[in-house]
Amino acid sequence: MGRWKPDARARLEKAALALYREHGFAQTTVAEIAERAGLTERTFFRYFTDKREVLFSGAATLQQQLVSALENAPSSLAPIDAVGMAVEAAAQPFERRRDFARKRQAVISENAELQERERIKLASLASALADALRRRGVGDPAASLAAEMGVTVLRIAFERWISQENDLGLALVMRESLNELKLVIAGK
Amino acid sequence: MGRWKPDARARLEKAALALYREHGFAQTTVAEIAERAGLTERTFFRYFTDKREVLFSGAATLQQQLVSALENAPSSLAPIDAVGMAVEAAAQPFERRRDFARKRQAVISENAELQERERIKLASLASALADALRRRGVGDPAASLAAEMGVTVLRIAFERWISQENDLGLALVMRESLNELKLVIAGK
DNA sequence: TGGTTGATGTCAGTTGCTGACATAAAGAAT
DNA sequence: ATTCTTTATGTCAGCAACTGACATCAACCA
Repeated sequence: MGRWKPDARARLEKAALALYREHGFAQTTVAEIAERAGLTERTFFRYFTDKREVLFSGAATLQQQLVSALENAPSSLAPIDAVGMAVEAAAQPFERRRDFARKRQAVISENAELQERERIKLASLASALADALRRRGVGDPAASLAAEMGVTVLRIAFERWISQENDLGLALVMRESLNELKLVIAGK
Repeated sequence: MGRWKPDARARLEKAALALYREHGFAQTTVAEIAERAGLTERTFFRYFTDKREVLFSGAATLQQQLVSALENAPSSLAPIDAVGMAVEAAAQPFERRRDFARKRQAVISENAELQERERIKLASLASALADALRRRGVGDPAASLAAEMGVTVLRIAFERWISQENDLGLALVMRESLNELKLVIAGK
């Protein structure tokens, strides 16, 4: 038995998402989140650098998975297809959590500050992917461009997956989106 | 003769950029900006919604130019090439202001909050471009994808243009970047 | 002449966020 | 068993971003 209830971080995340959904992001104060989690405001800021970050703890994991999937892709693949593989592989942990993803995304889509944070996380993803591509010997600006394409596909596929009613898997939507992208760029 | 010195907005922008360059974004207070511009903090917030926005007043103009260039592109063009044309056309007002662009971009690249704001402005650009493409009869997700490609090219070309020493025009760098993108997506 | 308008100022208040220091239980060292 | 150290949390004071309400006053208008 610890001195404190366990999993402070998870409690803060849960309380925050709940309150953001109940009253909106702007109307929720950090003090309220902390109180619901049985902690103080100061402790919140020890776990999260700011009020937005509490919704983005998954980003680091996603980034690691993307990068390691890319590192494991066959070196024979063209950059864009290696990225495609990585993006598909990284979809897997989401497949069972569409409900959570929907709730979270609904909050984000109603607040500009949260969208800013989401975009910068995606930019960081792209930058990590570009680095991984360069380690595969891909030059510039091809590495940046392929990485950006991957992240764009990831984001747009994620949106489609969340908003659809049927049960198409995220990985499948990712693959289809990348194919559509290829068609668009080919000038079709 | 007005009651106040003219061009309060421009004075605030100039003071802000200067101070951000001198002391950094985070270390500059809005009160300092306002003081240098001969105004009060409250007035700053009447012109700009927040401390970041003062660096992004050009975004709206750029968006209008991009959209109208896209609207004027020949309807025979494939979506991606119409977007390419628009992006090249929108480069023109920058060609003579590389020095200003560099100073501004140096400030942005040193601060995460400013990068967030920049990303969301680019997202808004993409969304406006996608709308314009839909008005041209382009379906989804092709419209979103082509728009995102355009903005990616715009951003990466802008970076390259700013960091290079020689005098290649921005429009030219844009065109080259789009061509590289086409190669990458084609799997080369 | 007097009323209205519009850009600015004044002021008080909330909230995000930070630094410095305090506390107390768990576990390690003696 | 006692003391020491570590660590997660709490307390408190303070700055700065941002907002709402109201005041001012030159310029313009009827």
